[in-house]
Amino acid sequence: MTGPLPDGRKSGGKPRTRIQEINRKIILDAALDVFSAYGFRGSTLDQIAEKAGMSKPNLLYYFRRKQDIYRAVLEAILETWLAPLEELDADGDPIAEISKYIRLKLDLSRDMPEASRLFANEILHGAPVIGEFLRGPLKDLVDRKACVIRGWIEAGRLNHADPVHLIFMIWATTQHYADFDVQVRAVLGDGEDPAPSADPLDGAEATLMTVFLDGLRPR
Amino acid sequence: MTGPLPDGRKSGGKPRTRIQEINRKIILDAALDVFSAYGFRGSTLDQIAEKAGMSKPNLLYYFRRKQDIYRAVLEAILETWLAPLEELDADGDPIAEISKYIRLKLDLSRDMPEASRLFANEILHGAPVIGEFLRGPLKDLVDRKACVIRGWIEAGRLNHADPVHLIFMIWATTQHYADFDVQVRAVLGDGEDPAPSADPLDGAEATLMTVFLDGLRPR
DNA sequence: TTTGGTCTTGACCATTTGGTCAGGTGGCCC
DNA sequence: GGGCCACCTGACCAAATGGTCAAGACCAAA
Repeated sequence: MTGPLPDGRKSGGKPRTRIQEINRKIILDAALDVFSAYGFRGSTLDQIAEKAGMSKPNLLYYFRRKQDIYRAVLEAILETWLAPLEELDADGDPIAEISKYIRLKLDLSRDMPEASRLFANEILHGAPVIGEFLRGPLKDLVDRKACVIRGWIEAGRLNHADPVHLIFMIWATTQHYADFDVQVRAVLGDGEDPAPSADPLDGAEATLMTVFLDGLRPR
Repeated sequence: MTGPLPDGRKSGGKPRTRIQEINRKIILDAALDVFSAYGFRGSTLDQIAEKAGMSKPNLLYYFRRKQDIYRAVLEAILETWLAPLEELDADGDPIAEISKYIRLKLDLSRDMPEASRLFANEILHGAPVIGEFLRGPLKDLVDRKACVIRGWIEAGRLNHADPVHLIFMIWATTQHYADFDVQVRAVLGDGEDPAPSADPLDGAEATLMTVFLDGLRPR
């Protein structure tokens, strides 16, 4: 529970066999689906085993404990999660950079909603597993990028707004479409009538851009 | 022994006694804390019973099933949740009305974070209990208020933006501070050094107002 | 004070579930 | 082909947990 441990394997462990590589991946994929749908406590090893197409004892051959699977799934998506913010470039045009960031985050919500929901669930319940990650690498990254944004503001290239809260706003609005997908679809009137309603995220992008860039007050 | 079932009482049920009134409230309060912290499946009747200061069989005297408690807690907060949007007044000034709505939603995040998290958790997992509510009363309310906003836009009093997605944006950004509280505090560097860091929501309000009303692009 | 229903609980039960184990199967290297 | 070790599983176990029950405590009305 202390070290970074990218996965179950300590630094001195043996290298993985071909079969291990394959089956670990299968398990993690199945576990992502199950954990994101039911949460940690709400998921059972049997569910994961069935989805992975193997017996429960075999699951536990690759991961000693349920928690190890959960942690491995979470850690597997952390890097993906940070990547878009990492790309924010101090030398680029502020408006273009932020627009691009919003677009990348929306793409994540569209392409990896399960991962987003798993992440949300973990934080919602106090981040018992990735708390250290939040206070460490995440905070560092945000601090760095906040400086970039602050630079743009001080150069008069962006309106005055707290950079960290701005990042929160972007996280919140983009992940909303993955995390609250059911509500979004319910309110938009998902799949009524003949027309198979378009992806909610199409309408989302235009609205986010308008509001984030120009606000609601008419010029 | 077919008890009077103090709980699921349809319209024809007996009125509640004084003790029932009191104990149901105690149970619902305790259950809100527990369910919001651990989710439905992650919470146990023993936890709720202990927090409520009574025995587990006594819990089940007031609520026949665990699910009944969960549902009752959820239903108890639904009305509170809709209230702020209900107040959006077509005859008011658009900017003032929306500012007020954002402020009210932030107040909810500040004052009832557990309720917000319970709600978020329910939706995150597909809204198995309140799905009907989302597709019914919630959609109706949003549709009504979207018309109000659309009216303001067509009158040139607001920038062009999809009203429903705008509402999503306000929900997302305001509830973020309750639902993702741990992350917010982690990134802001909660409680470091002597200064007991201020409530994150203070900084949030100013930023939300700036971005929602004026956007990021300098005028 | 009596009386009848309300309220409360210790003890108990059945099921679910995370995890173990002994033993079988099969791939890989010699 | 043979031996070794990784891989796999049916059967099993103990703990946790949702829920029941019978019996006692309490309260309020007459």
